[in-house]
Amino acid sequence: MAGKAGTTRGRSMTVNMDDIARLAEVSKPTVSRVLNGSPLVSEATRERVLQVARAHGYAVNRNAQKLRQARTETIAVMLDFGSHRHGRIADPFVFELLAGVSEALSVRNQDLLLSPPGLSDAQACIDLIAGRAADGFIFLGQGGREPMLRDLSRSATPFVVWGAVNPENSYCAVGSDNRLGGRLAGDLFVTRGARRWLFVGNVEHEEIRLRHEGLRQAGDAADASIDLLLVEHMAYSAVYAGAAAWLTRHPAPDAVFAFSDTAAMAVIAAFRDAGLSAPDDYALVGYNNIPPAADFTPAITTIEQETHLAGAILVEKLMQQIEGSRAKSTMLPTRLIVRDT
Amino acid sequence: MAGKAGTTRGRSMTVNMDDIARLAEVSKPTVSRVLNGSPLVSEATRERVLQVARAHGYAVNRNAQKLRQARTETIAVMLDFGSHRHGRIADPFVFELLAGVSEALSVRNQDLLLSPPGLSDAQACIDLIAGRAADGFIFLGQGGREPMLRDLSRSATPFVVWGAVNPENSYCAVGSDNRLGGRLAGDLFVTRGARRWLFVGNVEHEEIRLRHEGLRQAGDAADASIDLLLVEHMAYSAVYAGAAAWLTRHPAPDAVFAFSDTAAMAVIAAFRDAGLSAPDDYALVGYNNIPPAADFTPAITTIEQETHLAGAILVEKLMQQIEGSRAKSTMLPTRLIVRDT
DNA sequence: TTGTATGCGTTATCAC
DNA sequence: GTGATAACGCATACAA
Repeated sequence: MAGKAGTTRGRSMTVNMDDIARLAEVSKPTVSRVLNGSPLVSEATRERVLQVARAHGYAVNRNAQKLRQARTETIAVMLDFGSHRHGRIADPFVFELLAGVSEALSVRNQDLLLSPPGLSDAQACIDLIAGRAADGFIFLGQGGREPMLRDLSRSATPFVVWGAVNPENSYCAVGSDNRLGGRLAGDLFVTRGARRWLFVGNVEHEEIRLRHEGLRQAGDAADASIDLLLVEHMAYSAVYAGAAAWLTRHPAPDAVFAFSDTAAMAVIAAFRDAGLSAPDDYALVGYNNIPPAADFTPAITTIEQETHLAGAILVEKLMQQIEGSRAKSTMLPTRLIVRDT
Repeated sequence: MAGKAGTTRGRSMTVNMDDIARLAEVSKPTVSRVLNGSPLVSEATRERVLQVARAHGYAVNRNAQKLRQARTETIAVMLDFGSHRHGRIADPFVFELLAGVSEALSVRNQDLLLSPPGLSDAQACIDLIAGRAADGFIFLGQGGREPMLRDLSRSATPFVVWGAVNPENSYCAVGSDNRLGGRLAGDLFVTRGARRWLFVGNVEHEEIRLRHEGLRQAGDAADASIDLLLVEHMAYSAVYAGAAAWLTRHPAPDAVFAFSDTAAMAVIAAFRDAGLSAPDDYALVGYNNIPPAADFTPAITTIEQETHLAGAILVEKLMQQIEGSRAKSTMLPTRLIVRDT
């Protein structure tokens, strides 16, 4: 009947396993066994221990646990806030990915450490693992960090990447078939009879580079010209500004492929302000098939990525690596959704 | 010249502080001091230790550190994926908030533990702190968890909330002046001469309830009727479906206040499909002022929340609590941005 | 300025 | 089934 959280000498305020052991009149290891669901413990003592633990609001110290165990049960997730920020976020797309990963991790009882922006070199990542802050990494979007990922793949660090799937890369990546996405857009432009195409996006991002490449394949076959509008960053406003500026210095294209649906919206706005409208003056294809794309005016033709499975797949493949196997890269289904533009 | 990571008996593969101490020919505490930037150490030994540490890829074990120290330097951030998911995410807004929080935390060298979806009762939160997994919580959006937040505020758990600021609540909240936001929208409707208003949103969310209340204040004064369209969840598609269904069963409103800009877009789409367009047939106000709102067709009139500071403020107030002080709730500036609708 | 000794709260290894 | 004991890797009080 020692009231609240009693402890060894009345010094500490926080209940630990020793306290529970004493109060339940068992040994410390037994408490541990109970809390970890070991079968090597009688029903009676299990009940008693659990009751005492609950009554005293006891929770296992995760840090002591992680210190003692081989695995930390923590996964570091790296978002490229950097390229998506700058004012305001571009796209809900990455967020959906994050939600999926979060859910998949929680199913496996893994903690999600959302890594700080600017942790951009391989050594910093290696140190995070060495410091036992996490067991592995999930990178959501390659961003411009292709080189560092290559560095990282030379270490033993377990990690997976959402982004471009390149057979030459030595690491495990999951993503849509970006090159095919580009080709599908290009094929559509061809059927529309467009000749002066414009690609909007930053080709330093591997995913986007591949889309550009796919588009060019289709364009070369059809003898179309392809200009490149390199936007400063992914935010809506930057795309809008870039597209508006483009039109003041170049003849208007008759087909535009934008790196995201949000970017496509920005293009539509900028072009409209210049008196151009899709699909009358130009064909337009976006990427991701975010929900508003369907109901935008005009409804945006786009490439769909299968994101709802992404989280689970990424986590699955990462776990394989952490457990010592290798994991193969995968390309998810990718298709064109034709709408008004 | 012991090659790689030598250790006590050649057993362990992982370098620890003891190893570094031995290799640098100093004692363990000295290594600790160097790594923590203590001034009580000579320049010479500091250099030597750092060099050895780097050469062996040593990184302090964060778990041992956290076990030993009073603070974990970790903040748990709770997103309401639940209400924003269901198919696909509604709004980039929460993501911007998260980016801000992430940045503010990294400035203070705090780890960000992104908490699992479904951790929805106060006891689970208390246990997280008791288990020393984090020092405090940041809730991004009250969602429907108002009761649990009230419970939690009765414990000693440090936490802050982005959402509705209610003077009656005993916890620290930061957010826009939702009631004012509603009133501003209502005032606009009055000047437009609208009489049959429609509020779109789930009033079980405290923030949204306050917006509804503000709208009603304005409506009552002007003797307008206010209907309530309770959407099933926050996703774009749900709002679209809800709005479309509404029109089949009710006379068309001449003013609509939507709980977010994304929701406003969905309303525009649904109404357009029913032959109605803003601002000719109805006035429309959204919330958040997300970037695409300005360039949407038509450009959406909206209420602006000052999000760029939110992250820093939330973190600041949480830290105050962790350090033992109390922190007051704050309402951020809130204003109407009139555009085409 | 540096070293010695101790304890943080767990889990694993062994005995019983 | 259960208990004693020894790590896990670090930071701190104190001594030198």
